[in-house]
Amino acid sequence: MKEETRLREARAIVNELLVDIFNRILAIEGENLKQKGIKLSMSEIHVLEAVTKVLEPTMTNIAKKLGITVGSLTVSVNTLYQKGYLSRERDQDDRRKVVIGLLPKAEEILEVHNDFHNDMVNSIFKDLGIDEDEVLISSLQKLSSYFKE
Amino acid sequence: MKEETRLREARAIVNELLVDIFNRILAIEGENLKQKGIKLSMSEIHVLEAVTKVLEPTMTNIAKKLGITVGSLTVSVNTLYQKGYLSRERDQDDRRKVVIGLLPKAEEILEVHNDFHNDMVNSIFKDLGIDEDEVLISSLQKLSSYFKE
DNA sequence: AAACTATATTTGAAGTTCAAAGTATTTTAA
DNA sequence: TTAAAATACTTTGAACTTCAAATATAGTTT
Repeated sequence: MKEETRLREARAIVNELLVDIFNRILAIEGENLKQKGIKLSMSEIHVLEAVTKVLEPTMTNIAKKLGITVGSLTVSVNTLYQKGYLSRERDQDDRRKVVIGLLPKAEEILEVHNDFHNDMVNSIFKDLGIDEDEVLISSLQKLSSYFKE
Repeated sequence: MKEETRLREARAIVNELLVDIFNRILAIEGENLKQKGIKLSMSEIHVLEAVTKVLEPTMTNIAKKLGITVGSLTVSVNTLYQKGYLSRERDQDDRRKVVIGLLPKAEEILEVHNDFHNDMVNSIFKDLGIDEDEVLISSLQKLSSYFKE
C-alpha cells in the first residue's frame, strides 16, 4: 500500500474512534444498567463516578471534572440526594463549600459500572491480543494526556 | 516496571480514552461552532453527518446509524428541514420510505465540521509523532472494527 | 377486501443543560 | 473595621434531546 494512502487511512480510523465508538459504548452500558434493573441514567452514573475521582468533592470541583456548569450539577445532585445515593454537607472550614459523599447505595451501583468497564476492556485486550504492544500503550498514553492538557 | 503493573495501567488508559476524551472533544467542537456563528447543536451536526454516511438515507437507516429512535430523528429532521438544511421526499419505489438529502447549506456546515476533525487529527499525529507506527495503526483498526461488529 | 407488516409522524413526559438572578460566606482593601 | 469584591452554591426558566405510545400512511399477504 502507498505510504500516503496508509496515512490517510490511519487518520480516518483515529477520527472514527474519537467520534463513533464512544456513543456505542454509552448505549451498550445504558442497556446493561437497564437489564440489571438499575434506574439511573448514564449521566447520573457519571456524577457518582466523578465524586470518587475528584480529590476534594465539592460542587465546583465535580462540575469541572464533568465539564458541566455548577447549576446543572446542582439539579442532578438534588435528585441523587433525594434518592439516597449521595450525602451533602457544608465544609467545616469554608462554609461556602458543599462536600458531596457517596452513600452505600451508590457504591453498589459503581461496582456494577466498574465491572462493566473492566469486562469490556479485558475482552478488548483479549480479543485483539494487544497486551504485549509497548508502542501502542505508550501512544495511547500520549493521546490521553494530549486531551487532558 | 512490573509486567502486571504495566498491563493494569494500559487497561486504565484505554478505559479512560473510551470514557473521558470523547466528551472533551464534543465540548471543544461545540465551542468551535459557536465561535464561527453556526447555530446548530452537535446532535444536529451528527444528523447531517449520518445522512452522508448512510448508504440509503431513509429515516430508519439514519436512526439506526445514530443509535436513536425514528421518533427522535423525526423531531430533529423537522427542524433541520424547516431551517433549510435537509430535503425530504418519499421514495419512488417504496413509498413508505422517506429519503433525506443534504441541501447546499448543510454541505457548507459539514465542511467546517470536517475541517475541524482533520485539523484535530492532524495535530494529534504531528504532536505525538505517531505517523510511522504501523502497530498502533493496525491496533486502532482492530479496535474500531471491534465496536462496529 | 381484510388483516397484517413496515415506515414515518405526532404528542406528551422526563431528563439534561445552560444562563441569569439570587443567597450565603469568605477575602481583600481602603 | 467594615464596605466591596470574590467565591461557592442554588433556584428558576428556557431550549433541546430523547423515548414511548398513539396515530397515520403505504405496501404485502391471504
